[in-house]
Amino acid sequence: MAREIAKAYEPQRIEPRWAEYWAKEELFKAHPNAPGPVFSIVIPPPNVTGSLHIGHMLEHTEIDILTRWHRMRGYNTLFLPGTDHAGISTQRVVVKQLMDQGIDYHKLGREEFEKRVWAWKAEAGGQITEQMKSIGESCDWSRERFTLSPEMSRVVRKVFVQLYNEGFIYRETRLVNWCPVCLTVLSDLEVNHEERQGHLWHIRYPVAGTTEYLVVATTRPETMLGDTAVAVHPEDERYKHLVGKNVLLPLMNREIPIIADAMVDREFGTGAVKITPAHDANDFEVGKRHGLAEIDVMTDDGHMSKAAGAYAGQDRFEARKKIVEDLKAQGLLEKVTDHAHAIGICERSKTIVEPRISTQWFCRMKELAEPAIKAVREYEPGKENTTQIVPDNRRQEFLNWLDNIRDWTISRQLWWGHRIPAWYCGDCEHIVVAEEAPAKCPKCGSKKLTQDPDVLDTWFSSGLWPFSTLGWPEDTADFRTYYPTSLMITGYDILFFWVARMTMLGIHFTGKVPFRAVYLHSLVRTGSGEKMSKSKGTGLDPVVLNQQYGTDAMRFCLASMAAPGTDIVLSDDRLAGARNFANKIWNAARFLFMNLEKFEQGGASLEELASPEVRTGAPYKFEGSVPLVDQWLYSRLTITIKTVNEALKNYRFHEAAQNVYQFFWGDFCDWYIEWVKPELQSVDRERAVVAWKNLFAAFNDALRLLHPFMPFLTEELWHQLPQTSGAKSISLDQFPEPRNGWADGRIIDAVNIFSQIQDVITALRNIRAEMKLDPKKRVPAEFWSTAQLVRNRVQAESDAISRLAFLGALNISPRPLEQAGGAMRSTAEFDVRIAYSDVVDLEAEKIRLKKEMEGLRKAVASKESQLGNETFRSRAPEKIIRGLEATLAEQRVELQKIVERLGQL
RNA sequence: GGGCGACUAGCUCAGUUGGUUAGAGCGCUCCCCUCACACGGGAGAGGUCAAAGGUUCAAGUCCUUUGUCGCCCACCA
Repeated sequence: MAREIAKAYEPQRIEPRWAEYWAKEELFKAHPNAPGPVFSIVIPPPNVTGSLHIGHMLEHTEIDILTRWHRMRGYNTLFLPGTDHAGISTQRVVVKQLMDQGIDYHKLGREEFEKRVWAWKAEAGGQITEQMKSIGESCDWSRERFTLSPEMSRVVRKVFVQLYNEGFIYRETRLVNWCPVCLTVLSDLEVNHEERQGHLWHIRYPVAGTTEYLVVATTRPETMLGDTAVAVHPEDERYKHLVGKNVLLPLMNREIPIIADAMVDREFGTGAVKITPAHDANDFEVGKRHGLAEIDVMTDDGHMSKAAGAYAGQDRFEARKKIVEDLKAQGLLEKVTDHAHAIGICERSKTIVEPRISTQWFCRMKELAEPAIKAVREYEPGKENTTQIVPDNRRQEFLNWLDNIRDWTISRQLWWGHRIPAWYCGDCEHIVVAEEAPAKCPKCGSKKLTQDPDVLDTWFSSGLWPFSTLGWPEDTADFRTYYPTSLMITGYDILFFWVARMTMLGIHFTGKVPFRAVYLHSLVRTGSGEKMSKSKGTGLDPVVLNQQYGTDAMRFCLASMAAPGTDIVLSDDRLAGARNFANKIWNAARFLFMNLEKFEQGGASLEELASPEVRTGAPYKFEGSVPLVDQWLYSRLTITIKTVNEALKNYRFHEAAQNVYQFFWGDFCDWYIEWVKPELQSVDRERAVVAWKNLFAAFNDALRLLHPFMPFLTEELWHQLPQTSGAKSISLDQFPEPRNGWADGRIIDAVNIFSQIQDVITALRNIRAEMKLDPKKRVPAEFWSTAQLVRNRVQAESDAISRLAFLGALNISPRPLEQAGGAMRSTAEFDVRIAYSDVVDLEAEKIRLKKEMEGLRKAVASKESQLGNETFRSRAPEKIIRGLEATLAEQRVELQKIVERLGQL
């Protein structure tokens, strides 16, 4: 069995094959009736027109790690993929594209436009899913969903109609957030508030029939054209005499009343407020209270309307300038002051949002929020129908938002989306809300019905995602088995947009929480701390990085930094580190294969290695006992497996990844492989077989342990090793289990004893390095310890010690030989010395020892004083006191040794 | 205006319920291309845990204040 293996890991050569294999073989197809506990997760559907960005990469890596981990542990696993039609974003993209071709989408007409978007979807919509396949996400592609498919549409209509009939959904005219670029209403969440440096213009309004002025202050002078009153506080002495009189609205020459309203803040500005009910939320309320007219002075695209008189047709900001100039010319501008204030910005177009009066569809939320609040607030592990939110501070945010929830504006003036299932009768003005288009008006029988032109907010359909994708409202096997889903992993930036809505709608329609847990992952930031963004050019393209470093390296890198609650800063250094790790694994495998060949040439059968025992048993014994190094490695493996399981359970990806890294590189490669090398070559056949079996079994475990993090590399190597599981893929093989036969005490002993041997070797290497000995020069060394047990251990491992510390001979004794000089190292339990006095730099040695002595003196002194403290002795736990005493005793011995040594020098 | 988070080695970050001399990766210094790997091996240096108080036998860890930075929410013209 000759193996051709490249010296360095080349992910580009490995990945495409397995990506294709996984997607084609339907290895990850879910079977609702399969045995085992259930793990189900639906993907946060990325925008259908989008491409994979770094945030997806992190999110999908986390999802895929947990999915593969559960699958390998025997769970009935579903990872459902899909995409979102993303109303505004997609429409904007296509509109812009048409514009570039010189086409005005309005002229195209709705039907044709929709066709164009579907065509664009057909062309570009596959990109992100193709990318997901190419990076090997272990989804069930047979269950892929799209939020605007006919099936999803039926669900949306059913939900809308029910909410309408239940009185949650209603239609109303009120002041809404309007984007003059997107030409649609926006929900509160789609408006971001930004602090901007603006001005406060103080304008004189002449009081009718007097020579007096009433000065009002405003940040948006252009809205004055729509003023229908000026308000002052009812108890404001300055203005009491004016209430009931009129002012003459400058520029418009219209008389408007001076009214009194308690909403006015006497301290702010001049204490007199212009009231523009059609353009300000507060004013709208005041207008309602006082029965004022609402004059809309703007058009839907941000220009001044006919109602703006002479300013009609001007852009809103042009008009502002012009109005200020005109006021100034007329001597009506008293002053202008600087004023910082928050303004609403459209999340998509980044333009300034206009408050505007409009008739829209809304959804009453208060009542829907209550069960969601309960489900999250009352979460306890294992408690039915509650949802855990991780990290915990997000849970507080979530609850605060729901506690103060306001009605949701669900209609959008777009063409791309779920059309609102409401029809208006042309004869009697009756509104019909129904799942299917009605033939005639149920009230007057008229056939002149027209459907509402608007569509629903994108988040309305994605809010149904966890159950609409599983076949609801039908009682499907998928729905029964996989709902509620086990987990939702998404970004905290859509906690309110999406997670909150899913929770509310899920509970309302299915009676159950849509997911048992929500893990809100970090954002990936640039080196300077900004959120990575393609539009700003600060984003890293994961596709490019995957090419450059390998998908496994990218995944591992992200995982090793993905801690709950902290954002991630990705760097080339870090990615290179992960790539190096992949290379390390690859080369460890090369080493194994090389030896495997020798092993086979020696006449051994693969069956010997591929026995089931390899997969599940304790390490193989040699001459009736397990070698120390094997005991140690399997102990470390067991500890690592336990730690990884615990870490992944708590979304501590970084901890899991770092432990795996440390085990594989630090323990398995640096120590174990180096240690067993000679045994693998041993002429003693039994010895070689045992060494090989243990090496193989440990490596096999390590591969499976690594697989959720680095699927490609591990799949490739797994297929090259003799296998016994019969699985078609490592991803369907078992995740390694802690070896239960090993009591904790035994594991601790193995680790402690071995680490003492490691200390001996490190001490000897340290001496060599400091003495600048030729690395190829074998030198004699001396080891002494008063403890028989320690001497025996070192004696037992003296071959390995000599080899790894490059010794010529190792003399083990209870006390030092009189005549030997050279450099030495001491611990409380043993001393080692390399007798090579001619190259010892005595001064350097003295400095090192003095430094060490200082450190120890401090440590000893602080422990002595602490142990001498009666309060400490009476209050501290026994365990702590014992530990302290033991360490103190050791340090005293070490200190003593150093003092003596210094005396000799 | 409310609320939240961060501040630990030159850099990027771990450090779960307070407990013995605070860790990792990268970078840095020295040695080594030893037949798996120079994307490597070995040995090191490097931190008064942002500042000041407090609680405690014991504080990187808990409390208060301050500073710097970041985020979320919010209809004061």
